[in-house]
Amino acid sequence: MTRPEPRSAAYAAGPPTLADVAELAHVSRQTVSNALNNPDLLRPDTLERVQAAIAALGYTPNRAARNLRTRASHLIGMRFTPAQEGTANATMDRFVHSLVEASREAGYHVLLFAGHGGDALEGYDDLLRSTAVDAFVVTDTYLGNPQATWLEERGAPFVAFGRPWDQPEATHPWVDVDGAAGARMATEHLLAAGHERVAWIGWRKDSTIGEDRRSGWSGAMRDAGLPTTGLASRVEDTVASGAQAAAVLLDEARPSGFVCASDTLAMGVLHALGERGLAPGRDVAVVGFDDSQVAQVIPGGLTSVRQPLEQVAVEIVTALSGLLSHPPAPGPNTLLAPTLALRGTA
Amino acid sequence: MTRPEPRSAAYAAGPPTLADVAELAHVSRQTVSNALNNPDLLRPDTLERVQAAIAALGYTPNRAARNLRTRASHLIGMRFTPAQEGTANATMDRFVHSLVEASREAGYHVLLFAGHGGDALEGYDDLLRSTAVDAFVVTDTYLGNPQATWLEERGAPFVAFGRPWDQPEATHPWVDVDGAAGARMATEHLLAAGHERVAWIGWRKDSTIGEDRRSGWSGAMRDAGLPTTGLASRVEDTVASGAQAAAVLLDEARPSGFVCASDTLAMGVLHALGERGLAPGRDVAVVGFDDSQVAQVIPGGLTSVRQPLEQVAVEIVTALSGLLSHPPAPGPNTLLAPTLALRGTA
DNA sequence: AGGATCCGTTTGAACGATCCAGAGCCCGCA
DNA sequence: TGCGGGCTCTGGATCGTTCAAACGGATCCT
Repeated sequence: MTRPEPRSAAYAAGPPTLADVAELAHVSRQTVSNALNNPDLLRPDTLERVQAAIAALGYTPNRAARNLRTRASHLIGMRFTPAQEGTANATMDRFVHSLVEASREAGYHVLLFAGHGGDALEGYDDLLRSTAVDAFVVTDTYLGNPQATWLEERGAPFVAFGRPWDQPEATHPWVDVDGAAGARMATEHLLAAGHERVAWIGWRKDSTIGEDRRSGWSGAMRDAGLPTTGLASRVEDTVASGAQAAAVLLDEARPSGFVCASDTLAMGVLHALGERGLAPGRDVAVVGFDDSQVAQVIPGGLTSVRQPLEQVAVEIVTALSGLLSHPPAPGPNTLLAPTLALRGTA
Repeated sequence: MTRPEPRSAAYAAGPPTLADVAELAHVSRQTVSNALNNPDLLRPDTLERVQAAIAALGYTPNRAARNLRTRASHLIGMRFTPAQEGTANATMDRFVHSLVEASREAGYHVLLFAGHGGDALEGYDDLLRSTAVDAFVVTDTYLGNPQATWLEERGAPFVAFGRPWDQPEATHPWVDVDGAAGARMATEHLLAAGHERVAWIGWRKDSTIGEDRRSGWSGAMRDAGLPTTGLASRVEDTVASGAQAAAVLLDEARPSGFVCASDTLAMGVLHALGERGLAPGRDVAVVGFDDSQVAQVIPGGLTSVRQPLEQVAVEIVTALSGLLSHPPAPGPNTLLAPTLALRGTA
């Protein structure tokens, strides 16, 4: 008698265990385990008997026990950073949902954690060492943040949403959206509509993402043989900054269209236009970036570059599954093309 | 020799375990466990020695093992439903962040799962039976959805964000925001500014939340001795519906102010005003509900009722901690008061 | 002196799953 | 008949932690 009698199902105190199923199906525990994880190892009639027992008891494997034994949690960790108040940055909401959905299909769940103020690495470290998650999705890779480097040094599996701009030595997998292509698409859309003086309002020079998007605008202008001098402005990502930059550009460069690095900045442009009695879309064209709710619901709508976040999530989960398989199979990094959501302002 | 030698730290294959710490500190495993979970059981000098060993090895308890033994995961499950495209509903983002933060302080993490289309209960069931989460936060309690009833029947611990309007028999804990008080605050703000004909645009009658908010408006009007007849409209929660309702009201009831059940509807009102050349805030006042990003960034800004989501999250986690403690200590249900974010439209 | 009580610590078992080695069986082939 | 080999299935060990009970020693009480 090395093991106590499995509880009879009728008097089961807690949820049924694998041993209960085994007893009911007259097989060993291992056979039940195989029925779940390697069904083709069983003879068809045994499999059927086990499955019937599983159904009869309403058995579901205990996650903790499985995690302990397999040293895996089937959880993907992600730091959740909410949109800043007063901006139109709205990628999180859609992306998180897509990630949850894509993870589910791959047998994973998403665990969120907080930045905890100062030390951004603390959350990662805790989860990693307590083996609470199998891998991470790192979303805030802008501005040479240390997460990627740190995780890579530790050998932690992760996939980044965003290219490692500032770390040419980085070799971790990533998925990104081609911001330059998005800005180019927006610019070319305006050029095709007859605009010749298309201005750019983007972020400060230390934002590599901002510079990438800007290059899409300048490239499109150059390819069309149009000048860019005096038509660009680099400011902080706030509505007020966008409005101010637009005001200056309108005075000094007289653009007939604006392409912006964010919907927040585009809202600033709309503000500046409103103050001068200019009608967006008719007098001056405006294109934003991110296709936020703001772009979708303002009267007339704001034309905006839309990131394919659903696809991004799918690619990220695919890459993660590769990383976590045995042996690890790192896939290629993918760069996805955004689309243009056409609305009233362009 | 009942147990194999703990791995020497120098040759440790994986992360250090409790046994490694015990060996280094010359105590038993249980003592290390106590040092972590019940430090006051140890003699100060022993505690110090164990803590030194923990620090020296960089030990963190293995979550899976702890979860298995304690039958708890320290995870809180929540179904993540993204904002609908084309609306200004933006509560999720802020709420999730607050929940993650509040959970962290209580020693919990947040696990997200998806609705998985048709069967909303499936996600709950899986997580519950596999003991993947300790409890749930149920956010979408509108319209008599079955989750609450279902979870209650199963004895699953959960706290709802939202009162069980349609289930008077429900006894589960909940936290909610007083929508009626919010609408009343908005209405009284307009009345104080001299408006006498304040209209309401809300949701269809089957939305109990909508009816609650509406009662705040009608109550404030009644208390001020003002008529409400012909001043209210109930429509779907879309910008177009809001615009159409506003147009009808402007023609037939000539209100000088609008209080809306959502920012989405308020954007519809702004749209209708724009088409008639009326200036929001100067000619006609408008107040929205939820203080979305849209309210924050549109030119001039939209005055809106703001839900104290940070507080809601804290209260929810407090309630959950109570539910999960031994013995369970259900706290009182809490109803929080919203605030009014004053901006250009009122 | 002897017993009860307390404190700090140790010991063995348990949580519920999977890994691993091997046993039993049936088949074919020599 | 004997033997190797594939196919199923079994039993014991194991993952790393906490629970429950027991332990030795000091103190207190009668």
